[in-house]
Amino acid sequence: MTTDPSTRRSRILDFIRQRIAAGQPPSLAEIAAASGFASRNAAYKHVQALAEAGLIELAPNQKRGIRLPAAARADDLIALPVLGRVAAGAPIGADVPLDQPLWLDGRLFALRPDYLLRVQGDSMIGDGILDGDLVGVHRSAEARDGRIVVARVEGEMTIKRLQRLHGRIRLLPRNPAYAPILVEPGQDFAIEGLYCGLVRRG
Amino acid sequence: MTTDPSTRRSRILDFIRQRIAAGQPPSLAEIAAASGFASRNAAYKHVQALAEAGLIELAPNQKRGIRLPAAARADDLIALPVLGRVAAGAPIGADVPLDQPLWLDGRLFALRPDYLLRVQGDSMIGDGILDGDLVGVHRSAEARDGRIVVARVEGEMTIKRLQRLHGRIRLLPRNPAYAPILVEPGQDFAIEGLYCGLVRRG
DNA sequence: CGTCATGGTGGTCATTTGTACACCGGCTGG
DNA sequence: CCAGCCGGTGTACAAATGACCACCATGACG
Repeated sequence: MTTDPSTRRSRILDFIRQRIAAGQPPSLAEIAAASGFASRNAAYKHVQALAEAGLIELAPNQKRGIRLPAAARADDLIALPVLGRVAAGAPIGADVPLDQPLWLDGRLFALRPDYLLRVQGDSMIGDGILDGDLVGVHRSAEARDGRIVVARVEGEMTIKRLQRLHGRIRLLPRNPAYAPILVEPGQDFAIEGLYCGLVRRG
Repeated sequence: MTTDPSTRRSRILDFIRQRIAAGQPPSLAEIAAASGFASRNAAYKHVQALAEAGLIELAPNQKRGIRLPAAARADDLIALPVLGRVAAGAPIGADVPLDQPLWLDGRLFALRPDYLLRVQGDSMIGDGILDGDLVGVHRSAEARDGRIVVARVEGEMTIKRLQRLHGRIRLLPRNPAYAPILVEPGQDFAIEGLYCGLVRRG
């Protein structure tokens, strides 16, 4: 045969997946054009074969009716804005454009985060949270004892482990080089959110 | 003020977003049905208004031609199979995803991972890699000195820092409680892939 | 060689669906 | 009270597109 069919068919699958991820399933005409076919029917037959194999699902008579089977579908995506240094600051853009949200699988987190925050400093290395990590933060003004929280103290944003004792609040770093922060009554203090996971680029 | 746009119109926006995330933009008829309209034209006008406001983008004359603007689009999604406990000797190449794949934003990683691997043990806590973390792994049999790699030694999968010296290879843990692994010549050894980041649920 | 499966071309048909026009009822402002 | 806008209904038209049919080229196989 002139060309390897299996390679071509999987390339068509890749094309379909990419287009769906980009927001819209392709039509047969687009598949044909992308594959170099002159007629939509060639694409049609490939698509039928892919559906037969269970690699895609078809909505009959529906325009752009190609869907991915549930197992391969991204049905729990959440878009998270990436916040840089909150207080005074130069945005941290370099790697991920800050204006664009980052998409993550919602199943990744037990508690659904509202935004991602870039960690500054190494005060939490004892919990494996390093400088530059992106932590998922769920907005909340309440937190139980022992939780890792993002808090604002005197206008400074920090991520620390929360400790409540005798009605007082302490913020514990997880690095022996840092001292716990004791929140004085009347001091500017607020819990901004709860830590719910992190992502790190190697 | 053009009347309160937040109620019905934003519900339509949410509907559109949800459908796109599910794999296929809705048609006007579907929007009308979901919104309780009797005629597609009501949906049409709302969609036009949303496009006017820049909240969505329309591909003219194209069926299901609603797209999200680039800033809100998940255009670099990758589906990663999650490999769990790797039994001794089982090659990673023939991956059987234990679960559904996890979708992550490709921009998260400098090096595109091929799969996620659940970390066992605490031998890398010095690099902030904890037990239970999911590390992104890019398949590769080569690695430069100093990189964190996933390697197979005598059938055991480990994640360690690679050190090359005098033509020999050492695998360095990042935990003083563990000793470096010196790879003997003739020993079963292979680099499975390169560490390229991690995700952790808090 | 004859037959069949595979993979592609071209064209036709019917449905879906974007686009457009006419119109209506309620609300608001002058 | 009337003009005009807004949001919705109904209808109509045409483009996009899925579904299907007839047919051809090529290679594998008995």
